Amino acid sequence: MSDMMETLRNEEKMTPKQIEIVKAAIELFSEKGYYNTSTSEIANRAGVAEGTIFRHYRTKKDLLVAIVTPVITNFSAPVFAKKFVSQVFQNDYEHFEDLLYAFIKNRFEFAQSNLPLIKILLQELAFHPEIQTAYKKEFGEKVIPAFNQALDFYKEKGELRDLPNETMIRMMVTTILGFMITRFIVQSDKDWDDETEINQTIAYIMGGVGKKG
Amino acid sequence: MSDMMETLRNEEKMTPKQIEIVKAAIELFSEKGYYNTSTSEIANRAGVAEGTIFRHYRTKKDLLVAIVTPVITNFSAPVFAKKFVSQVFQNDYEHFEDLLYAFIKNRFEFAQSNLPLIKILLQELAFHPEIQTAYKKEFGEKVIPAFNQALDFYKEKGELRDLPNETMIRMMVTTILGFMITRFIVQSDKDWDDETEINQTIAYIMGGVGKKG
Amino acid sequence: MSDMMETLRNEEKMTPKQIEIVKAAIELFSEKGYYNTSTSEIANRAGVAEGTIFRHYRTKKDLLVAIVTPVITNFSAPVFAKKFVSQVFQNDYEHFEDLLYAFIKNRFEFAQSNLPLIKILLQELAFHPEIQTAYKKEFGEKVIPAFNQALDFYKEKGELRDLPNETMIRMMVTTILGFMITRFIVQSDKDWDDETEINQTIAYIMGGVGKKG
Amino acid sequence: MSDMMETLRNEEKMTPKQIEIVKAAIELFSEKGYYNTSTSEIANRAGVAEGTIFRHYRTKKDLLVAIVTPVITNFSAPVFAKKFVSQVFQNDYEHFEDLLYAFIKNRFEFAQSNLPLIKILLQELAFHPEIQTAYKKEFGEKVIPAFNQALDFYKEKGELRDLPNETMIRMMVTTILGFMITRFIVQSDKDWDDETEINQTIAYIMGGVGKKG
DNA sequence: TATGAATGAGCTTTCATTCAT
DNA sequence: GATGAATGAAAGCTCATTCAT
Repeated sequence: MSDMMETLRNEEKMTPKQIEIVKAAIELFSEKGYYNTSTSEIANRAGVAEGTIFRHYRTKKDLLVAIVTPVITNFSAPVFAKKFVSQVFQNDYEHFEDLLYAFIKNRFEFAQSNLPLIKILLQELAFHPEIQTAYKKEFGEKVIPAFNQALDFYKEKGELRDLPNETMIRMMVTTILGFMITRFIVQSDKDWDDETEINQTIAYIMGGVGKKG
Repeated sequence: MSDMMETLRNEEKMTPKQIEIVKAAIELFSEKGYYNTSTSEIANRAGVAEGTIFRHYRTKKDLLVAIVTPVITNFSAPVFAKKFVSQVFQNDYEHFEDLLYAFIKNRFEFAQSNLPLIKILLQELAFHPEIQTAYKKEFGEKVIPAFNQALDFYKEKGELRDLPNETMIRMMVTTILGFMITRFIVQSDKDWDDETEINQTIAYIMGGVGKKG
Repeated sequence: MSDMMETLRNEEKMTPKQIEIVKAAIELFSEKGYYNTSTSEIANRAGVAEGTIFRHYRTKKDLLVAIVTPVITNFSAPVFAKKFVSQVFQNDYEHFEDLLYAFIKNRFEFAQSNLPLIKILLQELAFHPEIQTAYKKEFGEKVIPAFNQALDFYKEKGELRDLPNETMIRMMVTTILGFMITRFIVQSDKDWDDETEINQTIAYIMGGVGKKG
Repeated sequence: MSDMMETLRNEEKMTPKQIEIVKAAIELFSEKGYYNTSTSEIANRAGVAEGTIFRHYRTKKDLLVAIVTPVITNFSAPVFAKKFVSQVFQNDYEHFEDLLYAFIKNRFEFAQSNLPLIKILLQELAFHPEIQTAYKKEFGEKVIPAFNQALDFYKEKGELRDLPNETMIRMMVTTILGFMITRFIVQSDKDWDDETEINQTIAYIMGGVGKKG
C-alpha cells in the first residue's frame, strides 16, 4: 500500500484522514468497481465521516480521477524519461532484446506493486472521458515519441524489421499488456514462473518484429 | 442491428416490445455502460413503459446477462464447432497460417457486425461474476480444447515451435484481441487498411510461434 | 384550498397524489418559506413517498415554479382581460373611481382566497430569477398596456391629473399592494372593517391622482 | 461600505477580521439571500477561516440578526429622535409638506447608502421571527408615537384631513416605502430624476391626506 | 484570537422494482 | 401482455458547527 501511495506522490500534503480515504477508495474501487462503491462505504472503511471525503474531493469522480491520473503518468512515463532514452543511445542496451527485457521487467514490477491502481485504470477507462483524455495525452506525447526514437535506433542497427513504428508499437504494447493482464488479473491465481514467461514473451515479440537470421 | 439480434438468437420467442427493449439496451449499455444507463432510459428509447421491461426480465441485471451471455458463446464458439475442427483435419487449411487467416478473418467480421455487443462484454466482464463464469466455462470447455487439437496437429506437422500450448494460445489470443480492440475501439476513427493489418498481425504471430526456416 | 387549486388550473390532468403534493407544498412554503421546507416534509404532509414528488416535478424548484407562475398570471391578468377593458369603454364604469372600486374589490377577494399563494409569491420573488422573469413579462405585456388604455380614457374625460401614466401606475399599485399586504400579512390579526378601508384607500388614491374640484 | 458599518455602529469593538466577516456577509446576504449563502462562502470572501465566524457569532443566524437589527433602529428611528420631534414643534417645518420633504429626503439618502442592508431586511423579514419582533417593537414604540405627535400637531393646524392616524400612517409609509423599493430595487436600473419623483410622491401623499382648498 | 480539519445530520435526487388497472 | 403511478431505500453531496492546535 505504501508503494502505491508513492505512486500517488503528493502524500506529504495529505492529512492522515485523507490518506485513509484514498487507501480505502483504492481497495474498494479495485475490488468492486467505481459504480458499485458508495461514498459511505469508503468513509466507513477509512474510519472517517462521509463529509470528510467531500472536504478533500469535490465529488466522488474527483476522487477517482485523483487516484487514476498519476497511475497513467507513472505506468507509462518513467521508463521513457530522459535517463532511459539516453541509456539507449549510450549503448547501455546493446540489443533491442536487452532494452525489451529491462523495460518489461521494470513495468512488470511496477504493475505488481500497483495492481489495484492498474485494475481501477483498466476497469474505468471505458467510462470516464477525463481519464481517456489524460491517457491519450500521456501516450501521444510521451510514450509514442520515446518508442519512436528507440525503434528508429535499432532499425538503423539492423535489428528490427521494416515495419511501420506504429504497427510495431501496437503489437508490442498489446503483447506486453496482454501478458500482464493474464498474469495479474485473468489468471492471477495460477502458479506462474515469471522469469520464464517474461523470456517467452520477449522471444514472441522478437520473433514478430526482429529481423530473421 | 438485425445481425446482432441473430447473435442473440431466440428472437422468434420475443414480442415486438421485447425486441425493442433489447435493442435499446444494447445501444445504451454499449454507449454509456450498464451503471450509467437507467431502466427508464431504456424504456424511453424502446418506446415502452418502464414496467414492460420487468415483465420480460426480472431485474436489470437479468437483461444484461440475457444480452451478454450469447455473445460469449457466439464470439468464441463457432469456429471451434465440429465443422471447423474437422476442416483442420481434412487438410482444408494446409498451413497453420491458412487456418489463422480464416480464423481471424471470420472473427474480425463477427466483431465488426456485433461491435456494441462486444463492447458491452468487455466493459462489464470485470464487474459481473455471472458473466465471468459463463466466459470461463466457454473458454475452458470449448476454446481451449479446440485450440489444443489444432495446435497439436500443426506441431506434429512441424509448423509450430515447441512452446506449451497454453502459452501459445495466450499469446495468439492476446495479439488477435489486442488488434481488434485497437481497430474497433481505441482507434476506431483511424483510417485502417484492414487486409494489410490482418496480414501483418498473422506475420507477427507466425514470427512468434512459427518454426524458423 | 379548492379555490387555490382552481388558480393553479390544470387540476384535471393531475393524479390525486400530485394534488396532495401541491396542496402540502403550498401550505408549507407559505408558512415556512421555500428554503425552510424540505421535500421529505412535503411528502410527509401529502401522505406520499418522497420519490413521488420527483415523478411529477423534476426538482424542488420546479414544484415552486409550477405553484407560483399561475399566481402571477391570475393575480394580475383577469381584470385586464378583454372583457374588463371593454367594460371601461362601454361606460360600465362612469368614473375612474368606479373602476377603481371594482378593481380593488375584485383583487381583494382574489387575494383573500389565495392568500398562501400570494405569500409564497411575495416571499420568493426576490430569490428566484425564473419567477422574476415571469412576473416582469406579465406586468410589462399585460398589466401596463391595460392600465395605460384605462388611464388615457379617464384622462381624456378630465378625471385624472396630467401625471405620467407610469408614475400614476406605480403609485396606485403601491397603494393597493401596500393596503393588501398590511391587511392580510403584516396585521392580519387586527380587526378590519374592510369596506371602510377600501373606500379610504380609494379616496387616498383619488386625492393623489384625481383632478381637484 | 463604511457608511453601512457606521449604521452597524459598534465597529470600535470589532476586530479587523470581524469587520471583514460582516462586510462579506452583507454583500452575500443581499445578493443571494440568507439561505443561499453558506458560512464557508462568507469566510472565503472575508479572507478568514470558517471557524473565525463562530468565534464572533454563535450561529449563522446570530450573524444575520447582528446585521439586521441595527438597520431596523436606524432606518426608522433617527428622524423620530427627540431632536426631530422638537424641530416639528419649534416650527422648523411650517407645513406638513415641509416635514414630509425633510423626512423623505433624509430616509431616501439613508436608503441609498445602506441599500444592501435594507435589501437584507426586506428579504429576510418574512422568515425570521427574531427580526419581526425587533421590527414590531421599534415601529410600535418609536415610529408610531412620533408620527402620532406630528400628525396631531398638523391636524390641529388644519393641514390634514380627519382620518385616523393609523390609516394615514399606513398610507404614507406604504407610499414612501413603495417609492423607494421601486426606485432602488425593482427598477434600480431605470434613469431616475430623483428630485422630481420625490416631489411627485409628496404631492400624491398630500393629495391623499391633505385638506383640500 | 484565529485556524481549518473533521463531523454528522440532513438535504435533494435517482432508480430499480412493484402492482392495480 | 402492457401500462405508468407509486414506492422507498440508497445515493451523492452540503453545510453549520465543533474543537484541538
